[in-house]
Amino acid sequence: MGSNEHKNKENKLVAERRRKLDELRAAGFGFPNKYRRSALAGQLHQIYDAYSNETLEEENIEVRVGGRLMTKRVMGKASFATIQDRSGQLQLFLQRDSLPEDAYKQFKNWDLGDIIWAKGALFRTKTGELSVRVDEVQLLTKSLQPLPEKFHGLSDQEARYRQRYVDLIVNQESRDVFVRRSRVVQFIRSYLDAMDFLEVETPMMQPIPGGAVARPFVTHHNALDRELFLRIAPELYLKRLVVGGFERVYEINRSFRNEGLSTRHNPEFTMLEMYMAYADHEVLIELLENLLRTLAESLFGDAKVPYQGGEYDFGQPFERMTVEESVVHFNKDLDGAQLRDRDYLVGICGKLDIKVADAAGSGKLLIEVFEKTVEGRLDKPTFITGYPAEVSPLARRNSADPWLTDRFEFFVAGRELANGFSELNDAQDQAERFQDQVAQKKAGDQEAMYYDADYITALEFGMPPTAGLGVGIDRLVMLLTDSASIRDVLLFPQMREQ
RNA sequence: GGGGGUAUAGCUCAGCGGUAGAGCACCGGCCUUUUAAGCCGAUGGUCCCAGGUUCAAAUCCUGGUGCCCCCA
Repeated sequence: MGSNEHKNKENKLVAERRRKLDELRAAGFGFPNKYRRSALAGQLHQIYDAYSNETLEEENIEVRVGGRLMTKRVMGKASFATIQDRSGQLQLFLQRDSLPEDAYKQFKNWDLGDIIWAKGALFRTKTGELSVRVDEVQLLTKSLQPLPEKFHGLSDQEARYRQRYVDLIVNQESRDVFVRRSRVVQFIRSYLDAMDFLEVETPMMQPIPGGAVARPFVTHHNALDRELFLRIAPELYLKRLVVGGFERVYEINRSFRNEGLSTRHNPEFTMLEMYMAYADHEVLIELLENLLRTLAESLFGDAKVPYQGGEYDFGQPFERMTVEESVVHFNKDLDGAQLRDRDYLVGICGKLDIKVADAAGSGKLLIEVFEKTVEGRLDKPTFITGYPAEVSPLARRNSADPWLTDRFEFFVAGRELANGFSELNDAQDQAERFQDQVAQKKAGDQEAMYYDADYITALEFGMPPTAGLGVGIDRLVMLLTDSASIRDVLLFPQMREQ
């Protein structure tokens, strides 16, 4: 924060802690790093919470623990303190007469937030709490900044995002979210690894941004003296790898889109993208449904996901509808037979207050109507299929109905979580679709795709029939952690300059 | 982009025209099984920023900024 200097100058709490550190230094304190731990708080509770005090006293279990000093209750010549390590919290009991000369006096001078180390035997207090009867104690790191209040923690949203380290220190719920996020990603990795998928990393800095319809961030490489784009998707590189013979690949990593900030959008976000040769979109629909079901089971047991007051049952077979079916379903007055008629759709868009671009064909308009009237109402886990080719420039056309592609999206709680399709592996068709996109771009659509000649060359070498799937990991984690905002599942969400 | 909410001590918040408050934290004192420990005492503020109204503005008005929520 730019105001740190100003604040520190005025903040007597920080000044007081600096004064204490100066005194410690003068007495030889040097941020010692030789103290080791023999146990973690959580482990000790797990093992010894079942032990009676008598058993604990008999066995005389000596532990060395370390962590951040979170509470301190000084009662004259004896004190209780709580330390927090990565696994949880543990109470320490310190008595003046059981500690080396002056150690107790020093302890009384330490502050909440200091990192300390202690050694002693486990016992249980009168009220039954597992504790360490400390016989040796050491300050490891002096904390200069005061922690938020112990009872309410840090509840100011802005501070929680801007100073996530403080949020993580004091808010268990926040730690839980990010632990769960890690578990979700771990689950997905092991699921795909077990199916012989290969995890790969492809360029984030791309000469031609592709694989999605979005505005990219632009940067400049000095030595090459050329413009580069932060990727909006890894798609085209992953499919190059399928051409290369890696028949099952996936990547879980960041993409970047130059869009606004909202509770559902962060400029950098994490996607899973996977490609599976000798498969089609139906295979991936099945794979995704099973993946999400087993993931939900692993987290909730019964696969019922609680979210924002509702409950989403991932145990039941997911709903399925085509785009056209869903538009009619949620707009009973519309004529399903005319949903590919541009003039008809222009009329509908007028009523719905949707702007119609000159270059937009019926497929584009149909999707606009879908997004406006259907998406938000797809509450239960639902696959939507039958997306128009016009809005799916990388997807394979449906053999029986070439106006459509073999594409699906997955929705739950009114939000799109995943997008997949049978990949277009006809190099000539792909070249034409790129040309259409370039025409759209020229017509003013800044989000339209570029022509990627090398990708076409790759396809010309021949890509096996392949299906691909992208899953928004942040949104998935939002759902699985009951988080209302994407910022709650990003450790360091993008914020405006203060 | 539009609308609503919010911004006061390090933290959590009250105050809503008339001398800036509480709890926690911090500082001093007491206290050898506490756990939001307790008791006594003290310190701590650019009331987000800039204008305006008024004898008087944290409070009312206008504009701006950050954050939160809703809508496009």
